[in-house]
Amino acid sequence: MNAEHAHNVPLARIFLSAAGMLVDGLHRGLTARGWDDVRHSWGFVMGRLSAGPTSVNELATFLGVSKQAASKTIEHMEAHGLVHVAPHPDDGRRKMVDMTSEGERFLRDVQEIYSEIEASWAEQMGPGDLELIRSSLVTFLTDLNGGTLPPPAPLK
Amino acid sequence: MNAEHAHNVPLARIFLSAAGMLVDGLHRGLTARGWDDVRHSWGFVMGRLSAGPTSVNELATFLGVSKQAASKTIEHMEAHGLVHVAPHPDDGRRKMVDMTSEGERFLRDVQEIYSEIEASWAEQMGPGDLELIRSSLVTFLTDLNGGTLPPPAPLK
DNA sequence: TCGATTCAGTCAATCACGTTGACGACTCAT
DNA sequence: ATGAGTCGTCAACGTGATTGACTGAATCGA
Repeated sequence: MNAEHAHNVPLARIFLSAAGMLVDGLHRGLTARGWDDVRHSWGFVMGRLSAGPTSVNELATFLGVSKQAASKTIEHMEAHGLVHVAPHPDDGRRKMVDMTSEGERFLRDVQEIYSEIEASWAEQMGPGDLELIRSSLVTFLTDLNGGTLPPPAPLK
Repeated sequence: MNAEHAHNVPLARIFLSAAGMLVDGLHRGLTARGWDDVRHSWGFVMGRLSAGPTSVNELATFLGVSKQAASKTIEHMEAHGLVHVAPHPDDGRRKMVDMTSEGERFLRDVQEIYSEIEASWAEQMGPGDLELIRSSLVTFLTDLNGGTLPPPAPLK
């Protein structure tokens, strides 16, 4: 007698549930591979860094948080050996963040785990459906946000 | 030169982006209607209460948090006049939480705002697509979780 | 019926993680 | 050169979660 019918569950709840399952699965996989004490934003940071080095500020807007918060995250990740911070060669104000080789290993693990989870989802949902969801949401959200995918939920 | 292509954006990021947009929209709508100082979990709590009164514990598992955390949320909402707490008639341990009339008004506003947002999303994505996303995700997640929709992202 | 156990909820301490505001270092246009 | 704007940090703080210890109520077995 579960009174929750598909048509009236708010999308926000659905998306948060789905994200929760995925992030949980990721962290289970990471601990299984020996990655301990991993914060949930690290995966997103590494994803961004895979496109090349960035400044603290860019990372902050990418994550949708203040630059102070981003700075702390970087500091934490650096202490764990995943990223490397160096002064920008031409602009003395900036610090450029990029991956260490340990970070690359971490990113590879994250991507593998996500691939496994998403593959099993695709299998159970019908493979076309999941890709439809992904592509239509990405294009819609990117469009809605003016060219870039909006940052992951601030959830104030 | 945005290197983010639809097919390789991890689902977790997409869902969190989407949820963020929705929750942001909700809170903008709420402040526009005079609801101030609203926490993001309140909407979910009211959604649950619309199915009838619940105990603190049930609410905790529904939200995916500890009962202490749920207790504080209830306390906060009660202070804002949205819910009413009464001892369970037959079981002296329990406290039953239900909506006040102010809470019903709040819930109505939440639902209206979500409806507006979702309607505009549906319009832009193609109305069938959004409903497909909703229903396939709900059934899939519910199934995956063993009969109930998993709680909204713990995001530890 | 009584004792042990389990269950609901709270109290207290703590932690994770974000915020704002003030600030110094640097860049850049004028 | 100077004044404005940008990048990142420091410090103080708030919110919302956690864990662990606890109280009181219910339940269950002998």
